[in-house]
Amino acid sequence: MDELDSAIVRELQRDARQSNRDIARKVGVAPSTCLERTRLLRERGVIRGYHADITPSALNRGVQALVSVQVRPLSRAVIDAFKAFAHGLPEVTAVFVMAGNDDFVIHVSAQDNDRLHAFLVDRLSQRKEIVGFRTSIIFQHLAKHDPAPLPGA
Amino acid sequence: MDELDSAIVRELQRDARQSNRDIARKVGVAPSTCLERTRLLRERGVIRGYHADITPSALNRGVQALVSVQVRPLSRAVIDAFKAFAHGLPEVTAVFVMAGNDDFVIHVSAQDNDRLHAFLVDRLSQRKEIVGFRTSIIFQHLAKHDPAPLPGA
DNA sequence: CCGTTCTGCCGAACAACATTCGGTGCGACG
DNA sequence: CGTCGCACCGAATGTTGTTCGGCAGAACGG
Repeated sequence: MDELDSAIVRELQRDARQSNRDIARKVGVAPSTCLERTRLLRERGVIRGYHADITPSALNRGVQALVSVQVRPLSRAVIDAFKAFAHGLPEVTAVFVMAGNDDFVIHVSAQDNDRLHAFLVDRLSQRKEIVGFRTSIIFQHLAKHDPAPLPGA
Repeated sequence: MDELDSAIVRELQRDARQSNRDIARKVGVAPSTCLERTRLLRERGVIRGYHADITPSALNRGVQALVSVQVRPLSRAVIDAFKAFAHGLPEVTAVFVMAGNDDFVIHVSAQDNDRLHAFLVDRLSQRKEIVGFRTSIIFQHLAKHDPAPLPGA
């Protein structure tokens, strides 16, 4: 993970669909070198994939929420089972396993408030390991797909 | 946004770096048609960009947290200012503007616990509009970059 | 200090690709 | 029934991905 790798990663974070030749030119190496580096980054697991960022409303997901969930008992079996369950639900776009008061935070998106409510009541609250959950609506979601490097790194 | 558009979007969510020809073959149209559709999806803002998904530890971001923040007064000026401030910090990878008890939830990632703590104390808590915040460490973060379509959609 | 080995990079070659554009079929509309 | 407009197609062309042989410099050992 030298400076060249970082530069390639940065470019691919910024725009994953630009040509390998463009990236090579920007980072200052031959296209063949850049391609080999990228292949190795993928192989090493540094690059996990390339994904299009889609407007949620275009996917009929105009309403989003964060749901804090507490489960009991706090055993590995229960945690893994709930994690897998949540991750498998189509309305769920992310699962955070947490330390602190809440055991999970689930990022959920639905077509409208009615369907969000139905999801919470019909799917989530069915699970017997849940001893409590709190839902907070998301007004706005600003994601940083191209984060600036950390100061002291 | 017909069935063909959805299929193209699905493919680009799954793998944004596959060739236009491959996508065209999978969705069953000519490459030129597929390219034109993709161009329009971008132009309409449905596709917001293409980004590489990078392992956080490779970016020196091994520790992640969700920080719930309350600010006062709850005016547009204060909310917009804090939102811009948070979004500009390099440790911040996402900002959620919320309804409910918390006004913001901030997704933060740092190199280690020390730097996370330093960030919270030196950067975040400096802001005078903050009247309270609560930090929860993230043990695990499962994101779904290729969500299954919603049932009733 | 020299020879060997190894590693990473380069540039050329070729197959695959993106992109453009004129043509065509089909449904809508008058 | 004729005409218009729209979406798609396929061929053409310049560009790109990908492979591979070779080369230079570092690392190592004698």
